[in-house]
Amino acid sequence: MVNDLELKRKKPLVLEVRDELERMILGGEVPAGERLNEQTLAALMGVSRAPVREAARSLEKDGLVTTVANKGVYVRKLTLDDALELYELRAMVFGYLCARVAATGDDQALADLRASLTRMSEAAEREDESTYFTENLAFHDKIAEAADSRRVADLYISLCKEVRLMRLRVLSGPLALEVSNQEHEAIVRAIESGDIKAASRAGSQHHLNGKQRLLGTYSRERGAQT
Amino acid sequence: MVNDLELKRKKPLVLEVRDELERMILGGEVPAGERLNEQTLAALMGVSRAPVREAARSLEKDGLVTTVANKGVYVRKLTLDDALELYELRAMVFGYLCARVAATGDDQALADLRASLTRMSEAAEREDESTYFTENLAFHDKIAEAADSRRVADLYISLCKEVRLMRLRVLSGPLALEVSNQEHEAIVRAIESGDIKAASRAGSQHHLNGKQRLLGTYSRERGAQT
DNA sequence: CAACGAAATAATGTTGACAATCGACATTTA
DNA sequence: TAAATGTCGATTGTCAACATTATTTCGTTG
Repeated sequence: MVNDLELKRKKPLVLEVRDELERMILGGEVPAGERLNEQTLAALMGVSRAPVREAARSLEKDGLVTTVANKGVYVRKLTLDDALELYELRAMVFGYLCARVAATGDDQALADLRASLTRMSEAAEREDESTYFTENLAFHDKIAEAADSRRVADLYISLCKEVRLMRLRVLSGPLALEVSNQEHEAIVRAIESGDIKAASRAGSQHHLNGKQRLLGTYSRERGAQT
Repeated sequence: MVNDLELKRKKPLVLEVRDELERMILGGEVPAGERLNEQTLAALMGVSRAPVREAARSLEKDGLVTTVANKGVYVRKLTLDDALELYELRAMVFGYLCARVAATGDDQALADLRASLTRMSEAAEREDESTYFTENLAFHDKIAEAADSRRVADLYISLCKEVRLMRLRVLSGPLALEVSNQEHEAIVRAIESGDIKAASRAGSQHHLNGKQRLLGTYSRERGAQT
């Protein structure tokens, strides 16, 4: 009973289309820089062009596509510099969110974070990168929600999606998972202790480290190629 | 001569509508929380509902309105807490932008900033709040552009518009203008000297001070009322 | 008289058709 | 031959009509 999305839909149509497009983009089915043809997509999903247009505008809000007047919408293509900036911006915003959770977080949210931490730890143990990847996203979302700041949380989630446009796996290998989760551990500890500054630092540092890992990946690739 | 926008328009229609709506909202013609009726606005501007809808989505992207499914779009209403968060977020982002300008800014941009600074100083001298207000917006925009980071600049400009939703004049009285411009001076000096950390601090502090001024305004009002 | 419910109303959501615009290719001309 | 111009095809932009959803109103009923 998950989706009879043709027959009887409960969600607004534009959301269905939006989610489908987002899945196609983040899943890599449509390459970066590709143009999204409105009526082709409309025909493909069996709806009119209007919902497709609206969905595209929604995706533009999240930075996944860019619109050019009278030409169409294109899947956003990120340069390395773009990605590095996104990492820094994300670091700032995430630091802010962690600080807020440390200042105001309730026990239920903290318990959820702990549980998520455990699941990631287990996944890292099993070297189950797929599960770790999913749980990692959920962990960061939880913090965003727990910060009780809709506006900033939405921004952060949006930034995370943008980064995923690059489709690179900086988290690979058992060691990377372990290191990443140690940073998560540090974040939760700082939050639990109510140390606002430490939480901000830990959250910020987590993404700054990710930036370094990204740089490392690239220089390694360049080194291997040349 | 207000609108020949029927006969010859050079800009895309949706942009005309967007700018008009933005003007109405930021100008306070439509109160916060008010619902924007699509066909009323469409009739008012002599266009169809489609451009109005798109314009509304564009405004949503900038956080000026919120859309509720099957109910319509509403002018965003900011609580004091929302505004305070926006000030902090803006402080972070602006600090980042200032740091980037300090690191990479070209001479032309710096000269423009200096010129803007002079104009604000003169406006402050004349106690011309209106001119100062306009030039102040331009000054911040210049820094955003000079940072050479489209994504973050857009975010910052968007945040500034959001703050203007509150329609409060924290900058009033000759002293306030003077103090504000001293902070601008500090920012430009830090940028000119190429001191990245100082530029970040000065830019960030500028908006954090604004936050304090906002708090002062509110507590004063509360004090006067009670 | 209050409360519930159904019809009427008004708004947004969706659709298909038409118009405006852009890029590419063909045609003309110097 | 090459530059400029005109035409064509494809795609987005815009429009008016229809469908669906939410709200309001009013009548019925306990």
